[in-house]
Amino acid sequence: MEPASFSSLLHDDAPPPPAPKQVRQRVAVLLPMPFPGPFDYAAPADMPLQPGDIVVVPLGRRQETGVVWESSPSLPADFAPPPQRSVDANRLRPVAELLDLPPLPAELRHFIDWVAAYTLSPPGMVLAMTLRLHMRGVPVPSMGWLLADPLPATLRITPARQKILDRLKDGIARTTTDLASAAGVGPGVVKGLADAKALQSVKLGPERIFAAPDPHHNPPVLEGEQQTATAALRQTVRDGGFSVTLLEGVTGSGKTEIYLEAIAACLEQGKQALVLLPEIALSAQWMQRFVRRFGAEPAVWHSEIGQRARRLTWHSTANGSATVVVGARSALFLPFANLGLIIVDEEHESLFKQEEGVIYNARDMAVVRARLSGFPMALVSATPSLETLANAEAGRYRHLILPSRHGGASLPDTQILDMREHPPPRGLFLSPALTEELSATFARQEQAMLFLNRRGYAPLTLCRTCGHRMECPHCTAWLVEHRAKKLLSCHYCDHTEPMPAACPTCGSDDSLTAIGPGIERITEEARQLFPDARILVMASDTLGGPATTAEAVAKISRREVDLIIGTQVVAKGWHFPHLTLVGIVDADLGLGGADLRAGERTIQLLHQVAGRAGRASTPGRVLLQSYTPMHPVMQALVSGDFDAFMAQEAEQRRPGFWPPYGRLAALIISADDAKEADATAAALARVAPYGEGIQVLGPVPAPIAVLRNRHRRRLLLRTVRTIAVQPILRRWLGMVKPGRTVRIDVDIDPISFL
DNA sequence: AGCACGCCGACT
DNA sequence: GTCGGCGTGCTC
Repeated sequence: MEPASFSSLLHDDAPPPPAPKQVRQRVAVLLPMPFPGPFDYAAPADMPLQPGDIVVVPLGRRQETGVVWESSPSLPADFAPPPQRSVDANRLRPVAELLDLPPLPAELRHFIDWVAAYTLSPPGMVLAMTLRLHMRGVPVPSMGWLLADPLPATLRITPARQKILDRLKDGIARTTTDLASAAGVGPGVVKGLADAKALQSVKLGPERIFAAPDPHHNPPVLEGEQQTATAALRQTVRDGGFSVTLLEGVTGSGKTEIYLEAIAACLEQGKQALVLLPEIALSAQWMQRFVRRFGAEPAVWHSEIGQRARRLTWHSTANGSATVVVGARSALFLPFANLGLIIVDEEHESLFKQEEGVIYNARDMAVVRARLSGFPMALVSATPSLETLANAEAGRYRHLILPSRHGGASLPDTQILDMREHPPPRGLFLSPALTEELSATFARQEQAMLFLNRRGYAPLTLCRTCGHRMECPHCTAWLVEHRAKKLLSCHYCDHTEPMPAACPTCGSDDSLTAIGPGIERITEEARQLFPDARILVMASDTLGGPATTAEAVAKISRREVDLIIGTQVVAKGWHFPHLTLVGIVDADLGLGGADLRAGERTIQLLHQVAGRAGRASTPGRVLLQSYTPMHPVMQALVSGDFDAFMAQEAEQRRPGFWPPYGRLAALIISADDAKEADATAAALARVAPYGEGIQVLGPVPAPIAVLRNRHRRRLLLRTVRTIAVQPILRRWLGMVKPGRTVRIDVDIDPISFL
């Protein structure tokens, strides 16, 4: 959770390791593969190799790209993976090639080792997150064209050729395709000019692709608290050195403007800045703000960018020409040449947690990266996580608070609709009290939003005759009806099946009944109530890509929509100036499970959704439909006293040493066969660690006991803050050999308990 | 992670 | 009699 408190593990001033006996020219090469550590190779005499160099090496009968690694990681012995015995010198194969790429900086290599040790992952798998070149063998820079100097004396000039030549007069090299499309001619014209020796080919560096964001382009006019916070943050960036600042402020308080100034300060220092956002694909509005401030777009990194853009950003990050990168969590592993600032926006978001492969929290690892490299970073949120608040309170993070919305907009007025007093009509889900407010809002020509964090039509389909529930054949989960597609689908795996006409168990016709609402069902209800309202549905499965999302948002801004019905995606920092009413269809959803963070997560989500209302001059209103109106989460949303709620939440966690007052690690044991999973779980339990401040809970079946046909059991290790879980886990896992089909996943600082 | 080698079913 | 299924095992 708070890796910054691991100062004792960082070994800033570790003594140099004893020099190993020199055996020929041995170099360690870390490969992006799940080996326990680097492999040793022989360095050819004519190939000077330094740690960080990106090389091609033979592995078995293929060639792989890897990185020359230090043989001695500067981590404490019990935190680092156990050393491997080195292979005989006569088995060493020579490094095949040294690639013409910037070497990975020592800070990044150290970071990779640190993350591997912290998450108990093979270091190669962490390296893979940096080295994801997605290309066979050598990354070839693309070729571009410049005007030949001198131009051939006898060159036939045609109109098409002239256009090309005009384009190249600025002396900037371009690719064939770029050149042809810019000039509006076919690529053959470029080819013809090249054949006529009128063009010279050059290696096209990516540095020409990214226009540099200009810190002086359009500085904002800031006042009051905004200005104070900006000045403080700018000064922190100028001072340099490691620090964490928590920038807390409600929606509309100007957090983004302020951290853009921190980025400006970073650019003024000639350093690169990284902004981590939970889901970059949905942030067209964020991009507009950035361009308004800096006059150019940042480089973008997320899972859905194309191969070309990915490669370009990677190389531009490595050579320093991309000065600002905005990205999802994996951007943290880009090979920045000169990183000087990280901003983690919406730091409380669970999307920063990667749940597969290397299981890590990008927010926490961002703190580690800043610490290892010695530069400042900022965590930004309207509803900071308890971990972050605890760090701020303990003085480890500086806390900047922006108490008000700027531009005169007031916070929305939040009220609970007690569903026991105002029940919806039978079989429906919107209380009359809410629908009246919706009517009134439409009558005033204002926009409204209904929020329900549940995709599809209904979460459960059951047979009225025999009680059969439609369940996923591969998971312990109900199938969700998607009526528009006439499908039942599992939201935990990719299973879908057509909606059956009759009950598969008893064969009764027309007895399958939808139980509970999903967003489609709310849409149906709203259409019946407000046939004239223009409704827009926003859900991750209906929005498609970033382009359609941007268009949907634009339609809302142009007032072409009266009612937005959405899931979680509507919570993301959108600015909807005409939205004045937000109805939370099921405020209690999410409080059900026995999840450690259920309350915290619910209040963060609902607060964020509520923040969509009333951002311009019109005050907003939020109505929470709840069957538990006295729940502390509901009360806190009404009072707006987020601090008091978090303080209370903290007090509940303190006595049992739950995070942030203790450390957690989950072991997830999964197997094709339930007995195998049980056997390994039991074997682990038999040799569970014990001692003062150490506790093991479980094993228990995971809440989703079967996922993708894998039977899952969980164990939870909990320690007090002063005891690191990694050495304990290493010893523990070393004592048990899982069955051949059994896998044990380690989740340090778990967020999801499914 | 790949990519081999290695032993048991349906085809030219 | 072969082609090929993917189960274990190795790669410096």
